[in-house]
Amino acid sequence: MFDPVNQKVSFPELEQQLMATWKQERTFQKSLELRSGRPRFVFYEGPPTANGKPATHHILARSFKDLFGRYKTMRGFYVERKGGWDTHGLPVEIEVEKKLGISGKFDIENEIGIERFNQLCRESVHEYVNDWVAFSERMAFWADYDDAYWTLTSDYIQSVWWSLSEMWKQGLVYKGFRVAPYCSRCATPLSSHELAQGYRDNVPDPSVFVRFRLKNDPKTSILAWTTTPWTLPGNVALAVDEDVDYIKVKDGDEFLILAEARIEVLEERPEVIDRMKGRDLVGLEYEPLYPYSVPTEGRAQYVVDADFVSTDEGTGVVHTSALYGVDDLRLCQEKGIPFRHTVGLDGKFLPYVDKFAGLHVKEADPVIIDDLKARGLLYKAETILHTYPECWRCKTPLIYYALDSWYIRTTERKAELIANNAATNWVPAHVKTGRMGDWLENNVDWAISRSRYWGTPLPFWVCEKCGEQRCVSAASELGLADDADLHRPYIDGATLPCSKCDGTMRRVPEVLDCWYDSGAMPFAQRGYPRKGAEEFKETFPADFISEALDQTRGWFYSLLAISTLLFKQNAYRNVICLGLVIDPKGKKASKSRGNVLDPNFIFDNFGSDAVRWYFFTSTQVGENYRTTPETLRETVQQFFIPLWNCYSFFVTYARLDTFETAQPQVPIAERHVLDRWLLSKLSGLNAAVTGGLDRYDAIEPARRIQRFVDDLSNWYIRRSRRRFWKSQSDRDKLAAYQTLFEVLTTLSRLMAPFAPFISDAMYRNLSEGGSVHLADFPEASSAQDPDLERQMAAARTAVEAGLAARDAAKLKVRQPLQSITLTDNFDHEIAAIVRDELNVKELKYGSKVELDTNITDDLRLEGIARDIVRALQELRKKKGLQPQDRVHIRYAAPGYDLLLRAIERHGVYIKSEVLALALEHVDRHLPEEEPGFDVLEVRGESFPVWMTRA
RNA sequence: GGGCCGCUAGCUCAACUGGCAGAGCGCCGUGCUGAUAACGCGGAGGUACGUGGUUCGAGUCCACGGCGGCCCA
Repeated sequence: MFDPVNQKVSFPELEQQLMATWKQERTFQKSLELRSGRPRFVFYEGPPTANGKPATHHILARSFKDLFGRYKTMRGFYVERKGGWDTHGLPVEIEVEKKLGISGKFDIENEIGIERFNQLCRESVHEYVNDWVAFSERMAFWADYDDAYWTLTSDYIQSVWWSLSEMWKQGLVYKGFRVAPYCSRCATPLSSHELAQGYRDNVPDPSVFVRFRLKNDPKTSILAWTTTPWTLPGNVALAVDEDVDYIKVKDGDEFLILAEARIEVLEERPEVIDRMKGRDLVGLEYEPLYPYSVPTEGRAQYVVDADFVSTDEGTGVVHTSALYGVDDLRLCQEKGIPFRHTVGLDGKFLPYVDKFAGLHVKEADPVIIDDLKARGLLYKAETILHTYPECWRCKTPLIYYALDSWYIRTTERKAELIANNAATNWVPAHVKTGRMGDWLENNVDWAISRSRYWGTPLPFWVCEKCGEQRCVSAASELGLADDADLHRPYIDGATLPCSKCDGTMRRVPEVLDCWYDSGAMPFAQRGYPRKGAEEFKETFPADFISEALDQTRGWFYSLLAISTLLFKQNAYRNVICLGLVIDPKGKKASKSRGNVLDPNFIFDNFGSDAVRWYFFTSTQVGENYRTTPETLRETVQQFFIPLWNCYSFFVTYARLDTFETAQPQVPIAERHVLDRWLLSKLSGLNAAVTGGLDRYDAIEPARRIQRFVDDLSNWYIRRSRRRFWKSQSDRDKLAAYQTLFEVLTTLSRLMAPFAPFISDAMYRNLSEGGSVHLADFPEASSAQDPDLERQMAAARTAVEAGLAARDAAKLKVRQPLQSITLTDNFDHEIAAIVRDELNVKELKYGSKVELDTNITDDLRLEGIARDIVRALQELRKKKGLQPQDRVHIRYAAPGYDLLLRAIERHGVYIKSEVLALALEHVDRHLPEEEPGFDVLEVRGESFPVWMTRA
C-alpha cells in the first residue's frame, strides 16, 4: 500500500530527505554497479577551480551534465562520472597573495619564498572542496569525488609532461616571444583579468609625428605616429594598409607621405604632389632612426602591409617595433623581419642602446623627442590624454613587452583542428562554425608558459653551456620518485647532464598554462601512459561534455588541441554549449557586481529540482538565463505543484480504495476514452523525450513533459475524478487506477534525469521502495492513437468555444441547458465529455456554435439541485469533513418552493453527491430552537442546514 | 576593430520548411471546483529594435544601422 502523501509538501525538505536516503542507500554507487560491464557512455567532467565557492551559474552546466549521465544510465549504459579539480593557476596565486597581503614577483620570491607560497596555494585549493561536494550533493549532481582527479598530483603532472614530450618529439614545441602587458616595477606580466582592473582615463602621453626618410629619396619622408617614443629605437618596419589612399605632400623643401584620410594632422594646408595606394609603398626602404635594433642578418626597415592599420588616428602609417606591441610582433614574425630587445626587464634601455642606455623608458621619452628634433626627424610633438592601463598593484604605467615564452605550434595542425571540430556535434549547432570555427580559423600558436609559481612546471631542461634542450616525460628521468612533489621550487633544483657537452642542464623557470592541465584530463586523469592504459582506451574520446560557452577558448579548445596533436581526433563527440546566468537587467552574474543569486537561497526556497527544471525549460540552449526568484517561483507553481497534486490525488484515492497494482490489467481497448487518450499521449511523450535526449536536446523533452503534466492535471484528472470518486469498485474504476498508475510511474521515470528528487519521491512510493535511478528508462508503448488525439483536441477546442458562448450569454455552467450546436462531430464517448463539460443535454452539429438558451422548468430545477450540491460540498469542506465521510442532513426552507421542488425531484442525486445518508426537510421547528446549524445560500435564498457526521 | 548570439505583450519566453503573431506570470471581469499554492472563459495589453530589399506573402530570408551580451584583438 502506498504511503500517504503530504499535499502541502515542502520540496526543499523532501529533497533533503532524499539526499539522506541516497547517501545511506549508496544509490549513486548502486546505479553504477547495476550497469557495470555494460557498454560505456563516456562523460568528462570539466574540472572547476576549487578555490572559489560554487555559485548559481555552476548549477547550470551541472544540470545538463547530470541529466545525460542519469539518462544514459537508465538506458543501460555504464556512465562513470569521475570528478576532477583544477588546482593550478593564477586565480589560486592571487587568492594567496591577497591573504598574505603581498603582491608580485619580488614579494613572493624574496619575502615569502616560493616553497611557502606554493605550500599555501596547495592548501588554498582544498579550502572549498567540501563546499563543492556539498553543493553537488544538494543539487543532485552525481559525481565520484572519492576518486576525483587532481591536476596537482605527481601522476597527473607526469601525464602532462608525457604529452608535452610527445609534442616535443613532433617538433611542435618552441621558444619564442610573447607580448604581454608588463609592469617594469613588479617585473611581471599581467593577465587579461588583472589588466581589466587597472585602466585609467585621461592619462597624458606624448604624441609624436616622426619622419622616416626614404633611402632612395632622402628629401621625402614617410610620416609615422606614436604615443610611445621609447619604442622608436626599436623600430624595424613601417606598416601601411594596401587599400588605403596615401598622398605625397610638399613640406617646405621636403616631402611627406601619409594617408589622405589623415591630412588633418598636418600643420598647414598642404600641396598634394602625388597620390598612391598603400600597396605602392610596400617594399620602400627608409633610413633607420637609430642603428640599434636590428641584428645584422635579415631585411628590416622597409614598408610592409598589415591588416591592423587604422585611419582613425595617427597618419595611417604604423611604426613597428617588434617586441613592444602584439600586432608588431605578429607582423614581424609573419614577414620574417629580424629584431631584438632594446629595453631590459627592468624597463631600462640596454647598454648597447648608447644614447639612452640605463634610462627608464618613461624617462627616455622626452630625451628621444629632443634627439629627433635636433636631427630634424621630428615633424611635431604634442601631448594627448587617453585611457591607458596601469599596474593594479603599484599603479606603474604598463608597457607592452615581449617576454620569452614557450609555444605549441598549433598553427601547423590548423587544418586538422578544423576537421576534428567539424566532426564534432555541437549543440547549439551554430557554435561549431561560428564562435568555435572562427576561433580555429584565426588560430595562433598556443603560448603555454607562464612566468609564475603555482602550476605544472614546464618539463624543459636547457644546457647552460651549449644551449641543448630536452623535454622530460617522467619523474624517473630525473632520478625522482614517482610520488615526489614535482612543483617549484623543488623541481628547480633537478639538473641533468647535457648529452651534447659536459655542461649541466637546468629547467626553464616557467610553469604551464593551467588550461593545458585541464585539456590533458582525458589521459592525465588516468595517469596515462604510466598507468591506466586500459581505462584510457575505454574512455577516449568522451561521448559527451557540457560547459558554458566561455569555454570555447578554454576547455573546449584545450581538449581539442591536445587530442588533435596527440591522438589525431577530438576528445569529445558531443558537446552542449550553454549560455550564461544573468541578472534581470541582462548583466552577467558575478560576485563583484553583487548581482548573484545565492544557490543556497534557491535550494532552500524552491529546491534544486526547480532550478534544474527552470534551466531545462526556460529558454533555448546556448541563450542566457535571466534568472530571478520570480522565475523560479513560477516554475514551482506552474509545474511541480500541479504534478505533485496529480500524484497526491492518485495516492489519496488509491489508499481509500486499496488499489492493488497486481490485479490483471484491463485491456486498453476496453478502457475509457480518457484512459486511451492519456496513454496515447504518454506514449508520444515517451518517444519525444527519448528522441530529444538522444540528440542532446534537453529543452524540447522537458517542455513536452511540462505540457503533458498540464494535460494530465487539467484534462485527464479533472475529467476523470468522478471515476475515482464513485463508491462502487467496478471495472471502469480499476481501469482508471491502472491508467493513472502507469502514467505516474512512467512519468516519474521519464522525469528522473531532469528532476531527480521529486521523481524519485514519487517513484519510490508508487513502486514500493525502489529508486527510480536504478530503474530502466521507459520504452514508448504501442498505445498511440493519433486519431483519438486529434478528436480529443477538437473536443477541447469545441468546449472552449462552448464555454465562451455560455459566458457571452451570461449563463453559468452549473445551469444545464438543452443543447448546443457545434461545428465538429464526435464519437459518442467524446461527445459525452463535451456534453458534460458544457452541461448540455444534447449536441447538435451545424456550421457555427450556437447555444440553446431556453431554460425550461425541468432544467431550472436541475440547476438548482446542482447549486445545492455545490453549497453542501462547500459546507462539508468548511466543517472539516473528509471526502469519504458520510453525513446526515436536515434543512428547513419555509416558503422556498423552487428549492423544495428541486430537492424533491433530485434528492437521490443530491444525496449521492454529498454522501448524505439522509436529507430531511424539517419545518416543525425554527432554527433558534435547535442550535448547530449552518446557513446555506442558494440562488439568493438563505436557509438553515444541520449537517452531522453519520 | 573582428566573430558569434540575442532584441516578439508590463515581465519570462514560444511559433517545423516564409503562410491568420502565441503561452505562462501580472492586471480587469466572470465562471467552475471535495485533486490544486489551482483551473476555465472573456478582456485590456504588440510600430515584432530601426531602415531598405527579395517575395503573391517576411517575426522568419538578404543588406545596412541601433541596442544588449559573450568572446577575441
